[in-house]
Amino acid sequence: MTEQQDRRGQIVATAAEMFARKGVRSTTVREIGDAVGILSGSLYHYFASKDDLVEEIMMSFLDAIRARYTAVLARGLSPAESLRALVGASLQLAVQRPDATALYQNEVRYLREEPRFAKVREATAEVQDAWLGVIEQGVADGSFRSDVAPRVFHRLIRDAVWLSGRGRSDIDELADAITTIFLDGFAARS
Amino acid sequence: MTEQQDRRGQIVATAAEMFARKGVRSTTVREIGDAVGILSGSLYHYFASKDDLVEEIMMSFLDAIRARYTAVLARGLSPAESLRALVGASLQLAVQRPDATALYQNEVRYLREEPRFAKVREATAEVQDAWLGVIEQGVADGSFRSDVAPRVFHRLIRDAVWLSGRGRSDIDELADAITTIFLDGFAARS
DNA sequence: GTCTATATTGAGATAGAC
DNA sequence: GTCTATCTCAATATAGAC
Repeated sequence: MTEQQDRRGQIVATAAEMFARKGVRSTTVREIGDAVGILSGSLYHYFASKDDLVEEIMMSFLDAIRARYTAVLARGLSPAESLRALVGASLQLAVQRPDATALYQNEVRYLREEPRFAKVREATAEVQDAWLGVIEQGVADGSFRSDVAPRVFHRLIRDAVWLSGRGRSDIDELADAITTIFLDGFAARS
Repeated sequence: MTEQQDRRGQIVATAAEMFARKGVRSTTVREIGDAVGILSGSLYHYFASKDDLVEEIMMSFLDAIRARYTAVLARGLSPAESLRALVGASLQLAVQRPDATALYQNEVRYLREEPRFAKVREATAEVQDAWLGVIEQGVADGSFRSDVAPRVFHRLIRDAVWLSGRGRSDIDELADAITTIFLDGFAARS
């Protein structure tokens, strides 16, 4: 399944790994070609530009996030349960697709720079709204604190999820750690 | 003090702002020269290379962090109090020097890539040890949970501090939010 | 200390043969 | 579908006049 893939898929996978590790700008099309075993010019048989390659990787990742989040929200859980489910869904994805996850985390600036990535920005806004909706719901029904702004809490837990998910395999443990800390705190109970 | 600065200082400040906003690689020496009002070649009268400029910004920031953390640790507070003090000290710095803070956060990859930034890596390791020491102490004396690994907790709170500090002015409120959430959790008390 | 002018390198991308 | 060969542009950096 991961072996024997067609060349196009091989290019996408290789590029994703390199982009994640060294950054988009620091990864040249020549290096991608070398890693795949063809010359850089041949890449343009599959992709019209380096940016197209980046966008394809990002959008397939964002589509996967949106699908998972939609499924979570459709379950109609309580805010705390939804939050935990969003954390779990995100971490699963982070483990399944560590390259795209790192890319997503690292390249926000690069993606915001270029006006051509409007689709990516739009999708990230949707993803953010999923989190914010759940948080605001919890504040409204009294299960979450009202003395910490939802936007602030969202940023904290979002960064925690995507940053710590990278490269780990014990997702359940990590999902527990994050929900425990963010909901109950790190201080020992008295 | 910030007006009337000498040209060298002006270059450093301008470059820091641009590096923070657009990233190091995406900021050209020509753009820096333009922003300062001289030609790019003239920058080399002050700095031997673009990387030297980056390193100077980073190291002065890291030196400031180390000084603050050392002062915090010297006070001999309890782990929870020390943690709160580290959060506060970091956020103060993040507000005072938002550009260097963003640079520090965003360019870890760039800095790790280039072998010439060994000094930067060394300093960041020291900074990390300050956090880890406090956390481990708290776990050891029972004031912090032992079911979440110190390394994991460190990453979560470190990212929260540096990422959320950017560009804000209400540091005390934010320091409260972060210590509240990380120590007591976001869930409402029953 | 800043400019003019340019060297040098490296990048993304293309044309056309095979 | 891949290669050879090359274009074009942009970036860092340098040399030397003023």
